[in-house]
Amino acid sequence: MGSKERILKVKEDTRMNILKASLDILKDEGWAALSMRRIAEKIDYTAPVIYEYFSNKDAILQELTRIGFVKLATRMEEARNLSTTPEGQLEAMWLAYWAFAFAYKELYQIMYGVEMNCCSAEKSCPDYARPMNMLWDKIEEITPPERRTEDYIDRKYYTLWSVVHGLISINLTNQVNRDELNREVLKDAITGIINSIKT
Amino acid sequence: MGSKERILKVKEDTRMNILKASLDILKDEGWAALSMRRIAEKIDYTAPVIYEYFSNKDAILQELTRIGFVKLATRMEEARNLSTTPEGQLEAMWLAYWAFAFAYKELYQIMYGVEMNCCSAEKSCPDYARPMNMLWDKIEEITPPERRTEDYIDRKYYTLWSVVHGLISINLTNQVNRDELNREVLKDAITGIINSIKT
DNA sequence: TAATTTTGCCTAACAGCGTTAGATTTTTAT
DNA sequence: ATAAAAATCTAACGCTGTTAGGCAAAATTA
Repeated sequence: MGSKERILKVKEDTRMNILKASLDILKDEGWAALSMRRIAEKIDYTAPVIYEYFSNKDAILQELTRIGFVKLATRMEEARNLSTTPEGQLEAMWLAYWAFAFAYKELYQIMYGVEMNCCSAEKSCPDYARPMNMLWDKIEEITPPERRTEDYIDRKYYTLWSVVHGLISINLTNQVNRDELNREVLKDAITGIINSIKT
Repeated sequence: MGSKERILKVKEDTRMNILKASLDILKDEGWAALSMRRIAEKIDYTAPVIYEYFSNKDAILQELTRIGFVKLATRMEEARNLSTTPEGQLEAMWLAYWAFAFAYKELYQIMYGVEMNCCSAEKSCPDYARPMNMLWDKIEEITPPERRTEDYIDRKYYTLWSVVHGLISINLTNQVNRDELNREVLKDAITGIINSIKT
């Protein structure tokens, strides 16, 4: 029979296989190819089996979204830990954000609705807020105490987020890649706003 | 029988009806509801009739995209004509861009891939480039001659576009609307970059 | 006017989708 | 070995975009 734990582990493995297969299909064959039957085929099952692990297709995308946010937060954390100054850390986190978007293009798309209307995603999940919180806190840290209000930090955070996310969206949507232009705009925006915060 | 022109006009009317019905469905019932059969129902025909006017569903979305770009350019032009200084004109065009995105949310989504992966469209259509060209030219106009290079203008244009489009995307995706925050971020970014261009 | 062609529009169908119900096989427990 | 439980399948429903073929009204020709 195998101990209960062993059985549970096998089920957990299948769950992960479903997620991995889904992501592989997205990467290799695009959004249109992601169907329950295709996923099933990839894990050598028939489609109804998937419903024992996820209540529907949307739930798969939602879980991928969650995984994306966790991974993004991890990347940002790693990047942050390589710098010592708060300013360097903030910049490093944004660059990690940028790098993540292109390394996990498909995840970024569902996470932030680029060319894809993912699910009925929800605020409830605390994982979703982590990247934002990390950035927000760091901005707070480098803001001089005399103007350290919630509104001020919000404004700076949204400005940075907008320009970075906007640039990413444009790049993901119009496949034209103008690498040096991107780098310039990105660096300019990040350092520009960081300076505007400190001075 | 009716003259040939009259017949052509009727056909053209039906074509417009299809487009209008599609947009109405999008506005009233959302993306998931936009099906060929639903469109047909709305114009009192059956689905196959639509294929006499558009080669497929994608072609309908492509035409809506084109219409969106034309309308956006018109709005921006009108806004521009209300200002006299180049700086005022540039700002007015961006504000018109912003207003358009929310007035025609569904069109903006297909035009720029916000939560929706429209069609295979692209470059060929000159209408698509008009809004960008208008903004680009105006930035060129206010750039001091000594640094008026293509690269410089590109950089400024992409920075502005990114922050505005990013802010719009975020607002359209996370239905939370923080109006005053938006206004502040938007104004700050636009005037900030305009100033950075001029000085 | 009568016959013929063209047009406009429909019904029916195909393959694929997400999803569910029910039967069937495989595994486990007695 | 037998009964209970779990795992998995097949078949189906109603939806999708799209195509083929037919029917009836209109336009054209004789």
